[in-house]
Amino acid sequence: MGESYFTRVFELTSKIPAGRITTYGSIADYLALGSARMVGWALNKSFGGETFVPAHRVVNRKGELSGRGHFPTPSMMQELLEQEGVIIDNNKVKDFDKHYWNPSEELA
DNA sequence: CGTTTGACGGTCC
DNA sequence: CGGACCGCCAAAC
Repeated sequence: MGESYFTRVFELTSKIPAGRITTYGSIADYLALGSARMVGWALNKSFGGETFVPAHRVVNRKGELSGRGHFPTPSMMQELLEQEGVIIDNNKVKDFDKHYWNPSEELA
């Protein structure tokens, strides 16, 4: 079975610790996908999967919850993050660098 | 099969 | 600091 973009993105995203966040670009860079858009594209398919993928822990470079509109409910992404102790202010992650999780440093 | 569209990111102005 | 522009690559049209 060939590993697709989906599999790699799902596995890495699932390794993000609760209460931590990372960016599309960081994932794309770590997996050498060549484009951060591929990460969002793959995560969009994650909802149909059998395994839950914590896609809410992935935000854009500015710390904005740009993917909230793709969740079952727009408020779900923010609620999940707040449940994990991440403060959301105006659709943006507060203390972004404090919660940031870099796969290249902490996982590698 | 050419064009448009993204859950993005970096540069330029 | 923010808006305009381009590069990125796969899918949808």
